[in-house]
Amino acid sequence: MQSYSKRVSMVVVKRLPRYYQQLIDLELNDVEKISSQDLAKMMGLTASQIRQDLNSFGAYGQQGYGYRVVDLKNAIKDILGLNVPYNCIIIGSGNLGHAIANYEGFKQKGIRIIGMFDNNANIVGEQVGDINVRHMDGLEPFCEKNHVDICVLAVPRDVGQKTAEDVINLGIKAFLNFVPLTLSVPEDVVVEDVNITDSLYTLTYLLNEARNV
Amino acid sequence: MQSYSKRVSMVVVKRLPRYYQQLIDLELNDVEKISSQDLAKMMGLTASQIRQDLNSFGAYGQQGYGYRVVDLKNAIKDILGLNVPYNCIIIGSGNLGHAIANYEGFKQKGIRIIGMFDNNANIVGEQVGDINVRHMDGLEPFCEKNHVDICVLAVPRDVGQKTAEDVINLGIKAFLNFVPLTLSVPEDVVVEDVNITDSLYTLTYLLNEARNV
DNA sequence: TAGATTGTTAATCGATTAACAATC
DNA sequence: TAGATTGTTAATCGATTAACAATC
Repeated sequence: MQSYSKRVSMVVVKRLPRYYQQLIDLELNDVEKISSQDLAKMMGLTASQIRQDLNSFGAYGQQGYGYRVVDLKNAIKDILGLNVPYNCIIIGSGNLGHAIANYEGFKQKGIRIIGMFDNNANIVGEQVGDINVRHMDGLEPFCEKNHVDICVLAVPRDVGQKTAEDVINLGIKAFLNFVPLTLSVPEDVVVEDVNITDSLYTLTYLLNEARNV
Repeated sequence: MQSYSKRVSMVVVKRLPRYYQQLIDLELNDVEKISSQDLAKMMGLTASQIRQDLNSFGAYGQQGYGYRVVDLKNAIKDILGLNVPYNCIIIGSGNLGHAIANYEGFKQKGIRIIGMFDNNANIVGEQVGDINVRHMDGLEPFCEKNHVDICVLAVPRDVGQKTAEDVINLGIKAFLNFVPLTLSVPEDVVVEDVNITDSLYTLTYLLNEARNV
């Protein structure tokens, strides 16, 4: 449908999950309609920006009325691809891997953690929710038996690139990457980085800037 | 010194930790000098961009030569405020809190986790490294006895805003926020968000976009 | 000195904001 | 219908890229 439309810029894409979350909250609070004006105020954006963002995907509002919260929420859910389920594996089952496996809300949103892997014999065999942590040796057969959409990568830095390459060779094309490392991957593989160290350094910068004003 | 210079844009600030990390790696590999050209190639940026970014803070290179890796690394370390130590507390000592407490590299970088707090009686008293998890009731006296720079917030969503407000009332002005929630805070408080859910949704978007090309 | 590469200014590109006609 | 607010075009602002003089 919109496969031949012009590519949406990354800065807009990064705002979509925020819109989605905000609309979920509005729905929970029984808000039926919202104007770009009011939504902008809530989110620290401008009304223009919101209308521009949404219109890069289609027209979801009604002139003179605003946006129906439920409809807009569902539209964005669809844009984000959250109407289909995703099978995820977690590689690296330390505290971070555990935290993600236990993340509330993933399950309901169609994010299914179907496997956890680790090299550490002390962790292998551990039960996390209804998942059994497997040894990395079992990754290949697992991926042959199960369709895996997304790999959450939470391994130590020194094995990050190598592990990613192994996973890519098994046909997985999407990474949520917690390793503080810029993975080099083929063009058709998508990577979203969560870099806690970088975020902390950004914070120390901002803290110092604030202190020096 | 540069307190009256024009404010550096957020997009540049967000690149600084990446420069820093890259320069650390180069130093570890005994690389002594680097040109903006080569650094750009490594990081997926342009040489112009790098020179512009760096020059918003000062002139760190030598014409005809490039940048001395060690000097530039130290300059950026200083810009990021990493030459002074920071006292951090972690509020919410679930898996995510544990993961952060155990994060390698924080200690050497001057990020000192000096306290962990939780409301859950099952967790209070637990030992994480050399830190004892305290009950939230102990937060106020702790903050009176210890100077705390940064609060890592890793509590459940429904108590996120309230907890942040309590922490702000104790005088803490910087948050590394893992709660999937836009905290509303006074102007002089800085917040850096790490939103894993948002990152995952961005990934599903990109994955679908890639599949539909 | 000649070659290389920065620091910096000017040109271009893209994102945000403003404005308003369309229309619910 | 009148009022409100979208969808969309045009204007502005900011970030990136290009170009080149300065200089190591």
